[in-house]
Amino acid sequence: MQGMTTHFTEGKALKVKKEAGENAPALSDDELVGMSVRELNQHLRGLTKEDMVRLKQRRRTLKNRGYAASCRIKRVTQKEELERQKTELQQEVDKLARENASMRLELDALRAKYEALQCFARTVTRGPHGKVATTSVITIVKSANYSPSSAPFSAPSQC
Amino acid sequence: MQGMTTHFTEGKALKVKKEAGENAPALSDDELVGMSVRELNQHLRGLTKEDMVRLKQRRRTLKNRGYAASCRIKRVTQKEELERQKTELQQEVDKLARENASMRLELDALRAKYEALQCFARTVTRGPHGKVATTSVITIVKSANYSPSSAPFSAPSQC
DNA sequence: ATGATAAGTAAGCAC
DNA sequence: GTGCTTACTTATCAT
Repeated sequence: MQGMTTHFTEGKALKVKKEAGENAPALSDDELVGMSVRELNQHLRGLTKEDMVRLKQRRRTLKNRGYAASCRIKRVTQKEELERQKTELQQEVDKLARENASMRLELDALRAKYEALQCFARTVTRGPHGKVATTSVITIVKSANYSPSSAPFSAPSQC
Repeated sequence: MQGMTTHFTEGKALKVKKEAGENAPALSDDELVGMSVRELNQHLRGLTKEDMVRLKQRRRTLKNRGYAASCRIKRVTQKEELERQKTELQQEVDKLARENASMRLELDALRAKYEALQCFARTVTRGPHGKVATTSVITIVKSANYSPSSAPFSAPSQC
């Protein structure tokens, strides 16, 4: 049953009888559904109690058809929105992961350089020149090792 | 119209006539819908052509009712799945962002320590001890500055 | 009354 | 024929 279309056809058939009384100009679905309540009441003049109920019911059904359509559209829209947000989040994850990896590299490189420099500093400070400022170097090294890095290959090189 | 229930009622009413011929034990919806085609054909024996069509149509309608229900469940399930994935991704974003921030801090701290040590090394290498290994220090410094860090406050301190 | 939604029905498509 | 999906109708709930 294509429902309303069928009903509408029946409606017109019934209205042919009424048109003998010159009352109903055969409202289209769009007209009926777009009508204000006041406009509707004017079209209701001179109709059988039964036909009034019938017309109001047809209007209600047409409205419901529209509501159902909105409902479906809303459902689809929300789903698309969810998928869009998902894509967006995925891109953000990728971006952060890349940043993360490159920072990790940078960090490891800097650690290596730091330790190289540290070795150099030790070389210079011990040796024939006496123990100039050795304490300072030790302090710096300790605070450098404080970092809670998870890198498994950053064990301080023994130099 | 509650549809099938109504139709079923009609069906029973019609079948009362048939029961005079002792043929139809009034199939329930569940029985009819769960029946195999072969079983169905057995129940079709001795029915009017019209009643055969009616029964098969009722079966089809019942099946459709089930399909519609599955369809709705699937729709809801998929939506929930999307939301779950969204939540999961959001958590991953948060985690990566936190890792990122802490690494950035660590990196900045290490840069500061590196430069402090660098200053110290310069202090030691120039001064009264002659120009021991100055070239080496310069080399290390240059490679350290290569890092493409975006930190705006890591400009090499002049010491 | 109006709008929204769940369940059911029929049409249409794909296999 | 079976299963799925869409549009529509109806019932129902909330405003």
